[in-house]
Amino acid sequence: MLMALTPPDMLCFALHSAAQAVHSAYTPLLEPLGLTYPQYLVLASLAAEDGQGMGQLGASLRLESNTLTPLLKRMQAAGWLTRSRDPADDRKVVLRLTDAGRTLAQRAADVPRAFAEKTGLNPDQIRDLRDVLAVLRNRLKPAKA
Amino acid sequence: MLMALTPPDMLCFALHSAAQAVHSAYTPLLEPLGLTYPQYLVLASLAAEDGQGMGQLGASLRLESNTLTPLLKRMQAAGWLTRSRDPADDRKVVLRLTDAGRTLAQRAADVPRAFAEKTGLNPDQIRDLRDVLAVLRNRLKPAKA
DNA sequence: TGCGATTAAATCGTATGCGATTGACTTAGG
DNA sequence: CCTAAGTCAATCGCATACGATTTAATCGCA
Repeated sequence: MLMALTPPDMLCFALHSAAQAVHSAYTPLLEPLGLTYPQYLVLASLAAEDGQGMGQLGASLRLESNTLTPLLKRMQAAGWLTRSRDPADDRKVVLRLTDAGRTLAQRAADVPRAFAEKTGLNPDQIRDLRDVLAVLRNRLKPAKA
Repeated sequence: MLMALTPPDMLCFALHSAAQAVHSAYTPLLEPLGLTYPQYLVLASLAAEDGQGMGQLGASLRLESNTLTPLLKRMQAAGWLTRSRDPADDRKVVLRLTDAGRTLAQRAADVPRAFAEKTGLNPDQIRDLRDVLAVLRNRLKPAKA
């Protein structure tokens, strides 16, 4: 009879464990800045486009309000961003980097390059892998409206 | 000046979000069995090799005792496995599936195939992606002794 | 043999993630 | 204009993850 797959043979586990390895490779780069990995993603997203709404940010980072709300509150408490209600629609929360947040984003700007170096992959390989993973992700879990 | 990368352009985010998408694709397959995804990995590992020590299991799943201990206690409480000390070395915990655990593992045996179908990838693509990710993981975070 | 170094697991604290629910606000339709 | 339906963020509960520390047991080596 056929042996069932064990985790090391499974694609799901390869993805799961690779994601954790990436996380642990980022940690020493971000910890000196006082950032966690998801916080870094938020910072990078807002640095590129400030004044995003929580819904928009959540859609691009694929996070729900139950994850984002406490995460953003911690970043607000750290003084990196402000959370305010949209005057035109009081349900929506608008996020803006503070000066400290923008400064931090600049200090973190080199992190992806440092990470790319750790992977040992060349830019083409990185781009290809990224695109394959994005296709897989979108197939498994389409982005929201 | 060069625009800093935003999350959708980053390999790390592609990996992070793809892993979460995989997790969410597994959930509806495992939830009817009462299993979480990491619990499923433990079950699959023990089904292939029963009587593993916690250290060995942690090395193959890349999890530390601080994660495994409560996870295994929950599985023990569910009646799927037993945790006992190694008579030859009282520091080590030995894990064994119960009959209920083995039955559950059989019921879960088809889950990877159902997942593979969801990905829309063919077996070769799955194998290639898995191997690339394993290389990346091992480069970023070498397995323990 | 005996004690310091090492190892294994457990514990503690913090930060995600997500399902389900709640509450406040806005919109749509009559 | 006014209510029913929809939307958005917040809250609650639970389950990972992991750094740091603690405790218990074993090993190494003089």
